[in-house]
Amino acid sequence: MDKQRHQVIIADDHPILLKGLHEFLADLGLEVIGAFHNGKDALDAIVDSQPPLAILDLEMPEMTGLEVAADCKKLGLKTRVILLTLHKELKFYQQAKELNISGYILKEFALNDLRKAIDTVLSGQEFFSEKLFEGLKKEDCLSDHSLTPSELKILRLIADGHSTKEIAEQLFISERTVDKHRSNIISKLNLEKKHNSLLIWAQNNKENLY
Amino acid sequence: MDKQRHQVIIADDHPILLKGLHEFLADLGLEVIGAFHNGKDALDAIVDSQPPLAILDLEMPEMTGLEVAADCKKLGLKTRVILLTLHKELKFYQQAKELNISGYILKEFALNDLRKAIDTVLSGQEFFSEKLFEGLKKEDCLSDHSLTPSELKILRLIADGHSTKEIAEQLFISERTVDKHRSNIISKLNLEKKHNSLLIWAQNNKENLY
DNA sequence: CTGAAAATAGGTATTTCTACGTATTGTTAG
DNA sequence: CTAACAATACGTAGAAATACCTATTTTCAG
Repeated sequence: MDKQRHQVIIADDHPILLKGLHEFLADLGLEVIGAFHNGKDALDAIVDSQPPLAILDLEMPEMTGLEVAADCKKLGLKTRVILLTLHKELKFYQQAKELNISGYILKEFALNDLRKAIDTVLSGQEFFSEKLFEGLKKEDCLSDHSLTPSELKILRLIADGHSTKEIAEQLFISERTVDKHRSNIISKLNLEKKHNSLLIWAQNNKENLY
Repeated sequence: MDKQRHQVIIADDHPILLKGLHEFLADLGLEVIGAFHNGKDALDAIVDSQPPLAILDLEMPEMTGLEVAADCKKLGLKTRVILLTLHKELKFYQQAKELNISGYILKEFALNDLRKAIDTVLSGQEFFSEKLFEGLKKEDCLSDHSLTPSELKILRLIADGHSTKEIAEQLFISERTVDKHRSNIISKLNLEKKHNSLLIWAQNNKENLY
């Protein structure tokens, strides 16, 4: 770790976690110039002080970590953002890649991983934990079934509780087409030949659909 | 806070949180004699040292906080257990009440709340945060609709993905009866008059059904 | 360019879910 | 006790989901 006193702003809505993070960063020799329990306050502080690094919880009241990062990018700040999260969900990861997120760490990771991430990001590189990707591959049941884009689109609408008719209207295609897609999806997912099995599956796996 | 050096064992699978908790307890003057990232190790340590207090995460690998508490009770240990959790779900709270859990705190609570909880529990009383109860009342959508026991039973089976026929067979009643119950449930819950609306509702609210 | 895969659309039939009735039997609180 | 409620059961009907077909048009890689 660089011995300079790098400044950092942190935010997490869980006080215990915020304290743990604060202490940990202090141990590493970083100077925590702000610790907040919501995204809005953190953003204000980041805009004021423009520190080289901000470590933010993904899920926070007022503003999420992603939203804060988006605003930082919009404002052209040089502050690098590492996101902390409980979830290794693909959708967040994809959103993160589109913004100026420099790192993405799961809260359950060892402190060592966090230290590595901070080193990497402060040196100007990106850090996306390998475990994060492993997890994605394993948890993304969709990748195994090679659903087509249309099938995936329809699956998401089913997960949102839409009926075949609604889906057809929304996508400007025939109900029969939707039927066919449903049928294909059921085959690919190897679902029971039972009523509503697709709906039930979609409802239970909606988190993995993005 | 009592100035005695009370001993305490802690466990949480999130390292940052574990560190935060450790530091916080140290600040309070407690002696943390063990910090673990899974329930099993924590239980072993509790059995060995029998401290007056253990603060455990509800969700951990190997053993959950509840399971550790259950074993402590089974072994007749005098160690009091405070559970930390992210979730204010009714079922966990109810389980907690049945065991020798002395406290139940949401992780998002202020450190002050945690301090109060520790004081209370170490003085021999129970601490279940008021906010926890508030949350329960509001989140428990079922209590508002006064579903009958049969209706609730059927609703749970629907949430488990069972069809009317399966439910009828399982409960030894006619399909028509199940139909009628479904109909009544839909009325009470004020659901849309749309196909599968009950199924979708049940799938999305299965956590609140116990 | 050509062939494979995907998306589109339709037909027919079955099963399931739901609505909206009625009606009988227990149970239980006032 | 009795009136209200819950649980039970049945009928009819329509909407929706699914299965199992065929068939055309697009798209895209080799």
